[in-house]
Amino acid sequence: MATTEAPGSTKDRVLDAALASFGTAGYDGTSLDALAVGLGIRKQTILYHFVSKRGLLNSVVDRCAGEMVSALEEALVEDQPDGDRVEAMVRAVFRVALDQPVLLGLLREVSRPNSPGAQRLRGHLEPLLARARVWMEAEMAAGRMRRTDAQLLLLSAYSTVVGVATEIEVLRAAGVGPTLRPVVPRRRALLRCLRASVDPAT
Amino acid sequence: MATTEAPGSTKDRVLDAALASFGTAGYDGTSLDALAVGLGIRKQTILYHFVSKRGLLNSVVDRCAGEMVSALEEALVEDQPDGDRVEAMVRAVFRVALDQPVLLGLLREVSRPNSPGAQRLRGHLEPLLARARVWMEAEMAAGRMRRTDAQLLLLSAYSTVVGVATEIEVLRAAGVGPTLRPVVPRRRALLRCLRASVDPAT
DNA sequence: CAGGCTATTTACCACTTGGTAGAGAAGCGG
DNA sequence: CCGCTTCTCTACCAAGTGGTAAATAGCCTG
Repeated sequence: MATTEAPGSTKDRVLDAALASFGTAGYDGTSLDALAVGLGIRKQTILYHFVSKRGLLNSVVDRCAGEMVSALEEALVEDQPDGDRVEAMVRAVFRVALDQPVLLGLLREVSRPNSPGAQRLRGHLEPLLARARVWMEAEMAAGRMRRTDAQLLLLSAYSTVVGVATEIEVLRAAGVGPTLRPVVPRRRALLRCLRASVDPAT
Repeated sequence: MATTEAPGSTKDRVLDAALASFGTAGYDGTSLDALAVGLGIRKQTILYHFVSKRGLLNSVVDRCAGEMVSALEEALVEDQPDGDRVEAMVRAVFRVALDQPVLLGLLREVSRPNSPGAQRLRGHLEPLLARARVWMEAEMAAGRMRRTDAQLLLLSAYSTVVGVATEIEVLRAAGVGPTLRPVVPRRRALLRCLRASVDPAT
């Protein structure tokens, strides 16, 4: 019954390596052979566990989306009922971005339209988005948030947050330094921007 | 001496098709055979003009970066000396995004770290960034802009603008409609955010 | 007409891709 | 010991990859 795999198992090691490769080299740029060689196993072992390359991608997406969603939900639960939910969400995304940057690479790869696994990712994120939408509409009705198209604003916020968080990875690649220094002002600027977008005044 | 090719020529048609394919399917997801079949020519014709697949990518990046850079420079020149340069730039990017959305797909594909053509793109954008940096530092010295790390702010603004503009494409793919309706508020929100980031007050 | 130049073709190649078939091997309950 | 399941392996394969070599045709110039 245990769907979770013991960390360190072959299946789990494959998932880790696949996440890294999909996130950096992309789906098409990843070959099962190279993946297997990197793990010191045979390609057919990978196919035994995941049936096909596409199946491997799906498993990776499932696991990552699960982590992401639970991180976000956790952030929302921890927060006091009248705390700033937006800030909590943004902080959660940035924390994930710093902890496992590869995950953002996958997100970037898989959130391209027409990408394999794009709709699977959407399937995972959809309920979260729906919840956020109803919450926003309630806030608007209560006058605590400016009236706008909730769906549109959400997509905008999503892409902005992910874009900014992803760029941390770009900066790291450019050698700007793996320090956290640039991250904090970035997050602050982003939060200010988001708040300005929903401020009932103005 | 004419480096520019007559539009409609084989070479130019290949460039168009390659841009579309690289932007949507990615570099690895594009095969020269498929490209050639789509154009009704033989793959070797492509290789004749561009030597290698990588050469084709380079040519595509060169052409697109050229368009992008000249669009931006044009926007800056047109603008009155005391006009809002930031707004002019953002408007230019959005115009390009609406006119040829495929270009953003390529930008997204090629701006991934470790991507082939990433450093080539950087090579094209570098002088523009340098100019912007010195301008910003002058503005800061004159007190018209808040003091921050110019390089960092620029990268942030770049990724945000491109990210938001790119998302227009995602929205289109999601069937939100090719109308311009959602674009205007998006651009306005983005501009407000950018202005807040550089406002000397606060 | 000869001769070169450009553009496009056909034919082919070495290599890699994802995927299939089947054989061992290890553990385990009877 | 047997049979069963789970896992990993060796051996292959058909299709596709980017790329090379060489032939062909058109075109302009001398």
